[in-house]
Amino acid sequence: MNLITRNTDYAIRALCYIVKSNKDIVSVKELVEDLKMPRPFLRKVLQELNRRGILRSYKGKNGGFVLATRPEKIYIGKLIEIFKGPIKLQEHTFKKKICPEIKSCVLKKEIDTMEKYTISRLNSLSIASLLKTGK
Amino acid sequence: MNLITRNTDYAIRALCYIVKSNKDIVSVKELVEDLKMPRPFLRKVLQELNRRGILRSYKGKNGGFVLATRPEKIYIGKLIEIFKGPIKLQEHTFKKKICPEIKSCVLKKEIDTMEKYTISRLNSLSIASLLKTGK
DNA sequence: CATAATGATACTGTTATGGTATCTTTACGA
DNA sequence: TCGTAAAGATACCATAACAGTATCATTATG
Repeated sequence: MNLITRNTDYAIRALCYIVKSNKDIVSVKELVEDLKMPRPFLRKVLQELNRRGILRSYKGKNGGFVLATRPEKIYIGKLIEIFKGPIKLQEHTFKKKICPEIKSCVLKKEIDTMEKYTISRLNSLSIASLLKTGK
Repeated sequence: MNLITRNTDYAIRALCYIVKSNKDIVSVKELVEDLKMPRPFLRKVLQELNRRGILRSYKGKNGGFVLATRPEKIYIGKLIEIFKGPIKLQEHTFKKKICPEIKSCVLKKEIDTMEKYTISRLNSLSIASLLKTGK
């Protein structure tokens, strides 16, 4: 099981890189060279971050990406949600009416608790906080 | 993402059923009729529980399954592990040396924390405790 | 010894994930 | 003004995990 898939992972690395670079604009070319990610895949990821308002893109020669949101406001939980949808530790198991039983109550509640805990932690962890402690 | 997959889900339901039934021995036939699960799939699940020492099987006519472990000692974490391997919230992302960076430290640690929390809760939740509160 | 049970195992369909390929659009700058 | 270097959009492909099926072998009971 994976909270952080490749999409999200690449997004996080790219965002960290852009923050640290202190440049006006960062191109995919530069990111690929320095972070060693598959170019077409990374492009898809960045395009999505653009659509979602995390990055802002500039087309044309010398184009590239800049942050559209302050790094303190980009939460890991949000990034996961962008690439995988709402964070869940249980998908369908309890929805289908296979389980109108004792079990459902207790187990479902338990997992809900874990899920809430996980979500709340991921939603308070930002790109900025990843970079801060690293120094 | 799913902590509890079908395997595990069926296993939990079947185990609860067996405990509640108070019978000497419970056959797949009975389980399938009462719990409405796909028969061949459930059989695989039960065979695995037998191999792992959770159930004990009896072959031949009037055969079936009985608990081989007390319900207080059958933990949900264990069942998940049987069907999915060790519980993880992060698989490979950090292992591959793509990330010898600042980020790895903080994010990895954070997810480790969530993972440990989840594992510890799942490992203290037993079949018996699922049934208890239901009453 | 027929039959009703489990054991073992190989196969199949679907979906999520990770990734590629290609064509279009845009804007800088010589 | 036009070539070129960037991003946008989209369609496609490969693999693995998950969910489930199908079949045949083995075993114990009545």
